[in-house]
Amino acid sequence: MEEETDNVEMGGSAGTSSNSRWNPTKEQISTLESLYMQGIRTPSADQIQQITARLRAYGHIEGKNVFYWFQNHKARQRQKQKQESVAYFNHFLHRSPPIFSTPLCPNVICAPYYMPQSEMGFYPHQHPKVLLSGGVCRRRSRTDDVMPSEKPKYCDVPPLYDQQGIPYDCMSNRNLETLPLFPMHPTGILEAKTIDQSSPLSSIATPDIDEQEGGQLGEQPFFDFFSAQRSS
Amino acid sequence: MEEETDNVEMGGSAGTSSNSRWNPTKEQISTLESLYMQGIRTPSADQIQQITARLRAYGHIEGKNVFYWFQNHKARQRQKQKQESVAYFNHFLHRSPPIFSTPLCPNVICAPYYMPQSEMGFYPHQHPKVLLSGGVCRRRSRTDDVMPSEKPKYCDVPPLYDQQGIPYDCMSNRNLETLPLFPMHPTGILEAKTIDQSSPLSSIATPDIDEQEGGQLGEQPFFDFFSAQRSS
DNA sequence: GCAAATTAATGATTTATTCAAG
DNA sequence: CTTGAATAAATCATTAATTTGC
Repeated sequence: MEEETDNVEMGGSAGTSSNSRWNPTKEQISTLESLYMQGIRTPSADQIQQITARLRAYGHIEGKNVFYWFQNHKARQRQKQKQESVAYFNHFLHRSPPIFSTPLCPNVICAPYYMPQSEMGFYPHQHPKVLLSGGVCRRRSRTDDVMPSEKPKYCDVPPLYDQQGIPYDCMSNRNLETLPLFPMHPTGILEAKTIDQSSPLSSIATPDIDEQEGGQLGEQPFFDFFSAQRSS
Repeated sequence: MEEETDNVEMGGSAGTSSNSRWNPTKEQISTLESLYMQGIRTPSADQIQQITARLRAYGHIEGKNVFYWFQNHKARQRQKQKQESVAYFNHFLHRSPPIFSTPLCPNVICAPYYMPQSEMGFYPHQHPKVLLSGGVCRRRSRTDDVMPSEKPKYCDVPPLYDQQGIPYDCMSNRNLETLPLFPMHPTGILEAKTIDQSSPLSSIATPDIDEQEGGQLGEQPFFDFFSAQRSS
């Protein structure tokens, strides 16, 4: 694989033109992996900001890259484990060939090597999953946290759209910006966009940790991210 | 459902405390439905901004609300159709009872009433889907949307995090109590655990984050293996 | 050795599910 | 029981690895 010769610079999309997708540098990746190992799975908006800021030292990077990275890494790690555990079982219970190698009933529609599919505890080392008396397996109800639980919802994840002033590259020919949805005004490309909450920056503070799934402490109420004024 | 007296003011979450979830006003909903009918399904970031701005006239609303609305509406509209078409088939081909009502082979593991599941045209009234010569069914390549398509990629969707300088700290009762992700100084909170694969950065100190998924990260699960530094 | 042709990874989006407020 | 919100799973698409023919 990649030989990594030195480079501490050319790495990600930073060095290059900037177009196209983010290409993480080695440092960025190792930092992210380190955080992942420390337990971070679904970083809150604040965490993402911090991480992003930190990683920016190694090359161009945006919050969404961090977000996606965790999203993908978590999912792929999970599937890797799942498949590994399947292999494990396979090897254990039978011989090497795949389970159900011979269909018992050839004319019936079966899911191929079907494995719990969605959930139903199949991540041996993962959460035990709460097993209800009826045998039903319920997944961690989002609010019930592993810890005593302090905040009902750590809810981070506000999706995209908002991007206030996000510069997203988009160097792409953007001029025409979406046609007028509400052609009331002559057009002008609307300049409203003033949302901008203007935070004094005041430090990156709020490092909060993380949370999530099993997490715990995520305090983050609910705020809507970028939206200007949050309410309450 | 909600009775909504005419309000043009108290409507959504605007009037109320502001806390909790967005509660669209009648005007907002009809506008959204109208847009949906016009073909909008996954509005771009710009479109969301515009729509949001427009709907703001009827009450508090944020970009994410618009985003989620389209997400949910699209999904639910689709499932409604799907189930309708299933009913249609059912009624047509056989009698009324559900398909596969009697398992042909009781001892075999079958996917329950498995329906195309992922894709393969099953939304009769939706887009026709481009049918390639080979009979392969390609789904709307993400770029081609409802409209004639003007942009190769309107690249909207940047997820949350971005929020550049957003100051949400706000009134949250707790002033940042979240600990730093990248503590510069020893926090005292758990010092061991320095997994830190010695990547170049080293500086990051290991905050303790959490863990989650399995609940306890105390013991590193398992992936530990592959994750560290892969390759290279 | 090197560049076109393949294949493996993985960044970015979209769709499906789930949870819970009202 | 409807539906706003959030997360997970499935996909798509682009980049880096590898392989292959010369």
